[in-house]
Amino acid sequence: MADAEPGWELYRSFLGVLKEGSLSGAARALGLTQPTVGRHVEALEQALGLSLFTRSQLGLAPTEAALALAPYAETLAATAAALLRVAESQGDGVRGTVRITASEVIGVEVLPPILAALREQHPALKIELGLTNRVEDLLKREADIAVRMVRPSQDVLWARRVGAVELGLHAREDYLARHGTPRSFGELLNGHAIIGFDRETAFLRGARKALGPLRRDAFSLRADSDLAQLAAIRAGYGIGVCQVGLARRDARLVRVLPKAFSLPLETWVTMHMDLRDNPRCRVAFEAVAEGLQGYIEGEAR
Amino acid sequence: MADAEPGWELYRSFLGVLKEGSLSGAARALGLTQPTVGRHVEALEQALGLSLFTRSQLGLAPTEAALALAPYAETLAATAAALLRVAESQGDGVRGTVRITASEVIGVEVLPPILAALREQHPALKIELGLTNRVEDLLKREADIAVRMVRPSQDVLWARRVGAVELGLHAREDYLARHGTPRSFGELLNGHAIIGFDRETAFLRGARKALGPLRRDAFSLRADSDLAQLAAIRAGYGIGVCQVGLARRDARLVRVLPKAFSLPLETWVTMHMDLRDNPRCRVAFEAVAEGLQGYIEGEAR
DNA sequence: CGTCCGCCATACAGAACCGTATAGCGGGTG
DNA sequence: CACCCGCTATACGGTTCTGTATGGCGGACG
Repeated sequence: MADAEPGWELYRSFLGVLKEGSLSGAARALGLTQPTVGRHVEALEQALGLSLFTRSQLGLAPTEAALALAPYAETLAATAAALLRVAESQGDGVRGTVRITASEVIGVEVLPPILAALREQHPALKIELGLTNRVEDLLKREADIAVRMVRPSQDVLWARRVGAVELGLHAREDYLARHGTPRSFGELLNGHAIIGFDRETAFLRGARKALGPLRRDAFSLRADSDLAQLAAIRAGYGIGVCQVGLARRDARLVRVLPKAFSLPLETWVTMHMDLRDNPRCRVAFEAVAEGLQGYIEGEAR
Repeated sequence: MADAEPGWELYRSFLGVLKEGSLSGAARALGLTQPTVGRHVEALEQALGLSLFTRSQLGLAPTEAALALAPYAETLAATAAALLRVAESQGDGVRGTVRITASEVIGVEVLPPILAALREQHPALKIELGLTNRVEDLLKREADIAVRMVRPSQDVLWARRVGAVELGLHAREDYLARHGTPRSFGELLNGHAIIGFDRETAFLRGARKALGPLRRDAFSLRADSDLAQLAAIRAGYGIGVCQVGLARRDARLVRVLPKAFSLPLETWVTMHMDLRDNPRCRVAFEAVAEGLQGYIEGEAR
């Protein structure tokens, strides 16, 4: 009933409970104590005139209202974090923290040397890597720079195309020596150990026609982690899809059916317009864009 | 130096000082006291390791760093306000507050009857009107619904074109009776009292060629407020630009040089995608869109 | 079926915070 | 030039909030 605007602190505790699922967990994550977080949630419920959680001994379950408010609380947290990054980068020169988001494979296999060189050049620069296939939202400031496989359509975003990463079927040569090299999709599907995804993602639904006969039930090893798939290919488990440029680095890996299966992924490096004049972001953007371009051109050699 | 994350409350005080220009002013605006706000700012400076304001007896001037952080603090405030609106709208039916932004003329001359009808139909709905020619940022949640004269290019925004508002030159008939009706731009510029803008805005720069010879030095009355220009036309001051639909409502107003000067403005009603399923926003969106469409079609009759 | 672990709720002491009151300074005004 | 107004900075008392400690409950495990 009392609708005095709730303190912004309460939102932080609210988000913590939402993410951790319990007062105790949120308290640990936030560096507070369980009674304090409980009081915060209670105060927020009071101020909003809403019930946010259904209490129980094994945690708090969010109500529908709490779920409706969740995205806003997340935006608050992301914005506060972005503010801190900007604050940290104040002062002369390239300094502070830049947060980069990319897919797991790019982040693990491609970015490290690029970032290492970047750091050599700018020792005061700190880097945060968010590796997820979910596209973190640059508009929500969840990251400063994103490596994406889709062309960004937001005009407040600044993007540079760095080329197309090619995906292809690969296997280790000793696997092929044991089981033969398939010369057609028919041979591939007949008796070969195929490595593929488990659950369908939005990306996969979009690429379904490009995948051809590579459907879920044809897979001998199913993993949602692209890294796990790559590791399985490298371990000689069987035949799977990975970036051509990565396979080239491992002399034991051989490409299979290169003409029948090739999936080029347009790749973009993206940044919020507002950060264009921020030294740390500009420098990191250039480094990542040029590094990826080098990787892709090397891949295509 | 101590980089424990600052409390989110501090950002609110920081933004208050930034907007009010003094500790005392911010304290009044926030419902706190001057020493408290002072302590908040001090604590924030401590936590960020930055100097945010240069103190003086006649207020606090923001440093460069403070200005860099300002947009983020504003996003925080806008998001918190949006969260409150969503919280208020929880529960069954169309309830809560919807924030609409539009130009001053639209907001004063066109929207009121539309909103009145909307309120009759949904008594539990409250409406916030933000009237500014500056485009409030829907991405930053500064408003739920926006009436704009530019096609939105963000694909997270949901937009509906409601037609084109036509701008034309108008004057009161008794003014024309006294001074004659110009039959060409030449006659218009020669001795007539022309009402126009004072400082150039982004919109005017874009429309410069459409405005033809209507430049700043030709104006007898300069006002940046479109409402003031409209009032001047209605008062019989002279000849100025206003919406054709508005002029039709006043029998004493006559259009001048209709063939030589006509500026159609594409008009869009826009909303964030996320709010599409929110009853209060959906209802208000429909009402505003249909109301404006009715206005524009009536104007063109 | 008893034990253990993690969770929420409550009571109480201490710390942190806020508001009130006051002093000091600078600019505008008659 | 004296007065007034608004601002910041500082000291002090009271309130609020936080943390610690404890009790009670439910599920997991042997």
